[in-house]
Amino acid sequence: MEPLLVFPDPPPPVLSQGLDLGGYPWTGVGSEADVDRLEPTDGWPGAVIVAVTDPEGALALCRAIRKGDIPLEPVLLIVSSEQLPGLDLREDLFDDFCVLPLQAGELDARLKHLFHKTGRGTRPELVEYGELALNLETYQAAISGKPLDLTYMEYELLKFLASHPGKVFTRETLLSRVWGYEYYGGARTVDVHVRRLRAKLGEEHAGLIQTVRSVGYRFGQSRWMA
Amino acid sequence: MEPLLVFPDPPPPVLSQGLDLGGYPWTGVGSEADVDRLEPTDGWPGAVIVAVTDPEGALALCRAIRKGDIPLEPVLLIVSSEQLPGLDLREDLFDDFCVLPLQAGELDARLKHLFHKTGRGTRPELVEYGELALNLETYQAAISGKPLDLTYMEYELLKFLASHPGKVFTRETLLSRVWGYEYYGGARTVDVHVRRLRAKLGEEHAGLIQTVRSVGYRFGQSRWMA
DNA sequence: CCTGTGTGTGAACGCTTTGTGAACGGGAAG
DNA sequence: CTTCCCGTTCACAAAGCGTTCACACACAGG
Repeated sequence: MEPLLVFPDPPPPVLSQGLDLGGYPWTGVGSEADVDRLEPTDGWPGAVIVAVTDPEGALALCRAIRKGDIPLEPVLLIVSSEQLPGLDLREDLFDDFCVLPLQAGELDARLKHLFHKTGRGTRPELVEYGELALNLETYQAAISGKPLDLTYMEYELLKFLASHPGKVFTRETLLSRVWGYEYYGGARTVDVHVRRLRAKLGEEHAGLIQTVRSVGYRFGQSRWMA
Repeated sequence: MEPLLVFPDPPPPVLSQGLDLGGYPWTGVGSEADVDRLEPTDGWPGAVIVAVTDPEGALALCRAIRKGDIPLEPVLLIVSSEQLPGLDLREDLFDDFCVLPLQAGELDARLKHLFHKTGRGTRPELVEYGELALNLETYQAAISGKPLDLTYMEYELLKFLASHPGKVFTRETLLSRVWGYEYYGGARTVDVHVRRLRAKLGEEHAGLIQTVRSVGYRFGQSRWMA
């Protein structure tokens, strides 16, 4: 088995001990540069990222992993109890998390569970909404069974919107969460991408992306009418 | 939000306390028969199953849920530390798990994470008054279950009024708190927006916004009347 | 009943926001 | 280096909607 990516380098003793006890090989990385430099030939099978000592660096690494072309599926985040409330808006950045102090066997159990879910036996990760389906592994999109030829940014924007059906996002929010946190550019960029998305979705499904005047855009109908 | 399915009935105090603290409604079930009998009209939004006191029953319930036609997506299992090794071969039966003793906030964080992954997102922020409901995330409004097509300013005005039921606001106060503190314009603007709101609310609910002569407007019933 | 103040109503104006077409420029592939 | 692709930006057109005005009506006091 290829070694797991572990951040930071060196990781806290509890983590290295837990990984060693479970028989997981691992490689510590201290920076984003290391991720590429130390990457195994078959790619990283997963990552365990500790956000306690260096939260900023940890989240930055998560973002880099998720935005990069590395299909690094299972990301396990290690946080302290005080950091739990701050996870709300960063759900996209990890697949599972552990709270310190670690329980005996919990790390092993969570890694097993993660590998089981992302293993070959299970279905590929999909984002679906009605007729629309996005395959997160192959970067393919399809609607009504017909494949859509989307560019990278179009795909990322649609993925984000379709992951939060019904919710309205301002252009600024979309720029920061789809384009990147440090992005600074014209808000009209979003408009143009939305236009192209609507065009590629076809007249029939163009209404999936609705504009909320003076606010931003919304994908699909909200399902709160209960 | 529909109540979560919780097993067993009654659940351990730590669980009920944690759910109540997080604001999650829940229904305790003691048997598989209860699952059907107590199911909400819209189905169960998720399940929290404690496997400590009755492991057999808990796993049987998981199997029943997963085999049944109920698309009960997020299943959170609560186990004791000793039960961790036994989870290996039952990965399909749950989506996530917690190890006792529960950390403060961990239950809430895991439920949020699960709901996020399964697309339902966290409980939407609502402003409600009687038949009226405003969804702050989707910028949608509905009354008696029927959606209202409000413009931005209409929505903002209604949101402000409905957030302070029974209280009377002068036009100047509304202008400064809804339109903005530096706003300078005619006070009659408020009248026109109130008129349009009343029209869109329909004849039946137009009385929700009452005019207090020589003062301003009030939403809902005065607090004096019992 | 008469009068004045305050509010409801309809329509028109004009600004702001968004849709649209096209061009620019950087980066990757050949 | 050349070429193509695609993300970004700009300028213009179109639509939406907030604001204002003029007038009609309701209510209270004398």
